[in-house]
Amino acid sequence: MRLTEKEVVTILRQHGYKLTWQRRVVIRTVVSTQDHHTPTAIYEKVHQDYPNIGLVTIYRTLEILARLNLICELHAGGSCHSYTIAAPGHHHHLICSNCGRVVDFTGCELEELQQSLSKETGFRIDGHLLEFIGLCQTCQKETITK
Amino acid sequence: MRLTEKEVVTILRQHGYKLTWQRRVVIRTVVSTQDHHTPTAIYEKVHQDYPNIGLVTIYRTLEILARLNLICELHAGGSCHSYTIAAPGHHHHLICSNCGRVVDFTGCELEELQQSLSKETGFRIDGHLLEFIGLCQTCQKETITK
DNA sequence: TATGTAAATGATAAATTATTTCACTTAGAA
DNA sequence: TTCTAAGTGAAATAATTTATCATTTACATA
Repeated sequence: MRLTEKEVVTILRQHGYKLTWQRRVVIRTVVSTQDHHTPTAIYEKVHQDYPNIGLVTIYRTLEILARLNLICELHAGGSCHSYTIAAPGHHHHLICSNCGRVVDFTGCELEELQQSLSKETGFRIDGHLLEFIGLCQTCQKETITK
Repeated sequence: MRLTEKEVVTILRQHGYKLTWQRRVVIRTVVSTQDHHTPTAIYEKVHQDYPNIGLVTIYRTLEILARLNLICELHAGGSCHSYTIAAPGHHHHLICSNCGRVVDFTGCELEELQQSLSKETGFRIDGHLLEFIGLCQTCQKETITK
């Protein structure tokens, strides 16, 4: 399961960050869909209801949330400053290239590969980035009917 | 093995693109190291020897090379418009987060995972992005001695 | 509940990064 | 050598991201 607004807020405060309405609104937006969001997209969405919010605040909030691993940065498909709400634990993403919907999955089992890579190259491997890209069921149907 | 300057040039021409000295210089720069390069980094490097070259040309050339899969875009570590010379066939990258050195590897064996994911989610999966990030041997030593 | 203070915000400016336009140049085929 | 479509650089513009700073606010403490 993905983190809820409440959980994100709690963790944010546990780390000593203040809870402003601006931060709450950004969190709510990211949590509200399974899609990924760029800073500008969030700004435009939020700005409709809260015209006083500044774009800079969106950037700053996303930066904090990303640092605390409460949101995840995506790369395959769309902008590279594109975030989705996180799920606890080690996981990866399956992304729809058409609608931007993101599905989490676990169990990548790359430890063996990582070990042999490390042995062969001498690298100290600290992490990996794994994303699948494709078309979700809905978008497959839409593509067919077009 | 990675593509050579000659191979890249040949494929470029096979696709009907003209070979300008600007393109050759960009290709040469990307091929010359195992690192990844941003458009600006290439521009600054190239501009020393060829002050007449325009930054736009770098962007355009990189775009073409990427479309022809002659160079690969990287995401983990550094800018997201960051490219390294390609190796033929399906492969992935192991990136040093300190010096930017890139090592290719094959054999990710994600087909099984991809199939089960596709079955569970109904996605039609078209591809994946896999990168390992870590420290190469040289940078490990440097970090220790500091 | 009122108050003090560090943290956070928005406005502004500025720096970076990326794209568009267009007149001029050039690679390469004939 | 000539011709022409493709490519280039300069400049303007757009988009994205970061820095600065006076003002505002969350929230701990009294």
